[in-house]
Amino acid sequence: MGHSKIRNMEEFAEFSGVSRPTVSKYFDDPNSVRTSTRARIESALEQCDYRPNIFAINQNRKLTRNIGIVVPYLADPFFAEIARRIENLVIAGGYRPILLSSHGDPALELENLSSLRSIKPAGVLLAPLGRTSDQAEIEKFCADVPTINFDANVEGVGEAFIGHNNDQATTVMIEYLTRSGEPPVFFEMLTPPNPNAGKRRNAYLETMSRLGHDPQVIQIEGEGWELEEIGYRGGLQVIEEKQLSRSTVFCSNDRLAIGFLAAAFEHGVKVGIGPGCDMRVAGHDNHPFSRFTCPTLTTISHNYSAIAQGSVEAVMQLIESGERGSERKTTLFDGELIMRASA
Amino acid sequence: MGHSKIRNMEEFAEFSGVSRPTVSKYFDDPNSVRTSTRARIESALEQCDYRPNIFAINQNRKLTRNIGIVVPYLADPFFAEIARRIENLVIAGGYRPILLSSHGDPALELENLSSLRSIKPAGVLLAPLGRTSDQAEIEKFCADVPTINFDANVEGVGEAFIGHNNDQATTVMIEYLTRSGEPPVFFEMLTPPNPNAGKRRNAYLETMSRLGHDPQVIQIEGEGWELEEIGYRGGLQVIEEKQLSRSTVFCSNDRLAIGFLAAAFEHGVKVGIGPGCDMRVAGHDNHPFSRFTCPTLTTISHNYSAIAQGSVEAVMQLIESGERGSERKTTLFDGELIMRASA
DNA sequence: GACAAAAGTTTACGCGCGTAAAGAAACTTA
DNA sequence: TAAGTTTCTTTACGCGCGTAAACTTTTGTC
Repeated sequence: MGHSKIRNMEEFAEFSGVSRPTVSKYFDDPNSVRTSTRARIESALEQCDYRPNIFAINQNRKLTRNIGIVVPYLADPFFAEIARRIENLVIAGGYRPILLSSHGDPALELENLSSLRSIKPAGVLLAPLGRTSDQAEIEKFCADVPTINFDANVEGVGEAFIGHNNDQATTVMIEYLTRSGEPPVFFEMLTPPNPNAGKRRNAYLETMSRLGHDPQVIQIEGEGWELEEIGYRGGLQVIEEKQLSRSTVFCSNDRLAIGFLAAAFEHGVKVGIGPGCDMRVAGHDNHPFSRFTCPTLTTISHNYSAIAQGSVEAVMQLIESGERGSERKTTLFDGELIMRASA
Repeated sequence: MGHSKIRNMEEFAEFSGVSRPTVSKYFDDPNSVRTSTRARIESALEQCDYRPNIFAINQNRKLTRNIGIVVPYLADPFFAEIARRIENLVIAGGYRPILLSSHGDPALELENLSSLRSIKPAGVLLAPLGRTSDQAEIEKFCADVPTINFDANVEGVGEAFIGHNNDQATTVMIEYLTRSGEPPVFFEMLTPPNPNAGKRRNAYLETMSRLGHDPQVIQIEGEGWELEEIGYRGGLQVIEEKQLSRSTVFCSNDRLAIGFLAAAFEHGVKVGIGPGCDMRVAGHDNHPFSRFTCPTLTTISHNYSAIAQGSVEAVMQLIESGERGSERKTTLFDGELIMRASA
């Protein structure tokens, strides 16, 4: 009930019949007080929805319970999905997630880190832009704030890296495509915004060489994060100019593949694995929309849940142990082949 | 330069040779101090990157410069896109955006508002879940915090509503479909998560009646925000059971349409406006991916920029005027027909 | 029932800043 | 140059909470 407005912890302590330091202790950790006093506090809480002032808390605590999450481009459903999972795990771990998107802009990425710094976060989960990031500034940040690097590995950033095993995933896909038909041509951006692209290209070249096939890499020009658009334009060009040495295409990521599929469709090129198909197209990432493309997209999934959980566990361990500066560990989770209709 | 570490405003004031209250005034508004002292402060700032403690600031200021943004489901690229635009405008207006997603969960929606309340935001931009929201609790929040309602209009929520003109948009699409072929069947969810759906259905029924055509509404069962999946399952059912009285389908939103297209593709039903096509499919929203479906999706676009700008301007005016409780205004922006290949 | 350990109370200080009041200093205008 | 205005300095208090210290009460154990 309204029960006269409680303005601060002092008044709430009086109302609940418990001393203020004990109430403070309770809010820091409800298990740190005796069961009986916990019950008194919680019964008082039900009568007068008081919540401690978060600014006052954070001003005085050495360690806030904020965990910053920075992703390069939130309008990309891939990052939205991974961010969603991370947020939930952070909340479950008793921390407060603060999600920031760099919107593809290196300046905003630094601005986000600067914002986070002034919030004194206990830890930060950073998926950097990659190639365009101001690496020196990011490293300065990481020196001050316990940071875990995820998704895009930038050497020297963060205390550890958790991400997707691009080598394994790329190899699996190439082997699948080869066994089920023929080895693929690799389709990517010339200047990809994300560092995973480079790993995938190298893995493609190595695996093709190992299997004894000639590689072909097609690199499309284009800047920024409008990947479907870039894939679409590239697809048009590839088809019109008949650049493919084989009729199986392995796109560096699903968003490029989605654009490629649109281009193929527009040109009446029938994509799929069945009889009567002109071309096979595969992607990489298991993008949330890849189940609904026409045809549905054969791709390789990140182990979303393992990456999210691994990242959150890593940052929490970093926070709770207080260890810093030990050797930077890299943890990679294998991808899983998702066989659908397109290849 | 490092110049010994400045720990607080006191030390920075001493370092810059200006008194602390004046420094405080400067950080509140750099224009409120004389040009010469402003220069002294800023030259000192360059030598020792000091930034006031944000918690201490917000604890003491009556009005923080935070603006909360709450969207129902950030993994939906539509909301990611509108959130991105709003964030940029908020930053440009000199405020700090705090973006929260309810992840489709009414409990989390309340939790988000509760988090925001403890952050004492100057204002909040709220796109509510709608049907599943706890409206009474939301209204309590709005009574305490200056709130603007956007995207999904829930009567009584916020000081004003800014959104999309569903009536006009629906009418435009029906008229286009009718002139270019035949009037559409309406395809939607039986229990849609978003209140815009109801407006669209009503607009469909009214317009069909006005034009003298028999309406047909197909309602698919399903809960939650996996709209492509629901549209896909509904599409399969509609096609297999031949439920359509006409061969033109107007989906309540683009995500359902994307699922529907996948179902049609799977059944070999050729969707498009050209000769030899079996069916036309249109959507609503101009979802970021609707340009890349196969075929590309004919749809109606929200006026994204106007809605984002209108919302941000409204909340800023609310903040700066301090006016509350005046009549709740509703501002609707017309949609724009986007003619593509699917209808 | 005695006694150590655990948990609570009381008291007090400090975090970094906003802000008010009173007076000093710097500008503006004539 | 004098008067009025603006801006700055000095001083002081308070925001809401974390936390330390010293002391008192409750709890669990034998």
